[in-house]
Amino acid sequence: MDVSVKGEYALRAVFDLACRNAPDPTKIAKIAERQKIPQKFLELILSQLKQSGFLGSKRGADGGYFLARPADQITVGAVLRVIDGPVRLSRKPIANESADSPFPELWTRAERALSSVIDRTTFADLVERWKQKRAKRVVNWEI
Amino acid sequence: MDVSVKGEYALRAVFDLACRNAPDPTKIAKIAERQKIPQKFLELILSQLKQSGFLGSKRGADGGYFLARPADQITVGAVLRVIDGPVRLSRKPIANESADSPFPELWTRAERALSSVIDRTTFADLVERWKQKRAKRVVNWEI
DNA sequence: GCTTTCCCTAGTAAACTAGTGGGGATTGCT
DNA sequence: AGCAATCCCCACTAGTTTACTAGGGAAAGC
Repeated sequence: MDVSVKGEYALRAVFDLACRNAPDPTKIAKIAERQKIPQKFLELILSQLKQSGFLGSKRGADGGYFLARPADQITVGAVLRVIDGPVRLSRKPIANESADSPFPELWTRAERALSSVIDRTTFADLVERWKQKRAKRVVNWEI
Repeated sequence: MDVSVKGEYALRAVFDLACRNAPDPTKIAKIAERQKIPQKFLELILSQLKQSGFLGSKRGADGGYFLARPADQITVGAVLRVIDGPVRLSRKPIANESADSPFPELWTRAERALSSVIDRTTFADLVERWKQKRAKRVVNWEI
């Protein structure tokens, strides 16, 4: 029922890139270190995120990964889906299943509810909220 | 990400019992047959649902399972949670994890959204909706 | 041409899922 | 009391998935 570790790593990685929205690439090693993700595993994930069009990359020395489009155009839901598969409660119905059951409707309602959160939250939102939280903490510190 | 097969079986089983809300017990074999669930597996599930207080049972010939409380006091969410564990997106944070991240808040929002569907839908609701759907179909048939 | 990076395929230990199997304990019926 | 039907309780397992790791190959920049 939880998102996979892989999914969480993917989100953390994209968030890391969204924070420093520099156009210049960030190395895998740096992201791995900051986010405490096994580097080789992260390579796999970033590559997948690139195939899916979220990230771009550059090789050679001074290479790395970067967001392929602005952070406000990447949603949490979209990232989660390409890494973990469909985000939902219902399972894929097996072929020839007579669906005369009250559950499909329930599942779509649950799915819509979930979607209203994860498909409407972009990484720009996350960065902004996180910065505000940080700011508040600093203020409290100073008092 | 999906509910497990076991979870789905559990829901179907409770729904089956909720439909005929008779006080007299229904045999495992009957439920298994109607819902197309492997009988031995279903035994496991029903036993678990009994431990959790949703069902009661009676043994011997003419034994079987029955709802331990009215269908309008059993929610889909509650059943799912005892069978599949917590219904959520976030995973259990590993010890000593600095949670300075924007995700926990997102997870609780997603969880709330999910909960607003599955914890507010009782099996009485499901039965009622299903009956209405049935009724509609019959009307359309007759036209 | 040499290093630094990304890129790609493959393998793998551990955990989990979806069951199965065998027998024991209760109850109701005759 | 005897018997059959039912729930109850353990243990076992094939197959899949998860969370990695290994080992190299290809391109970019100096």
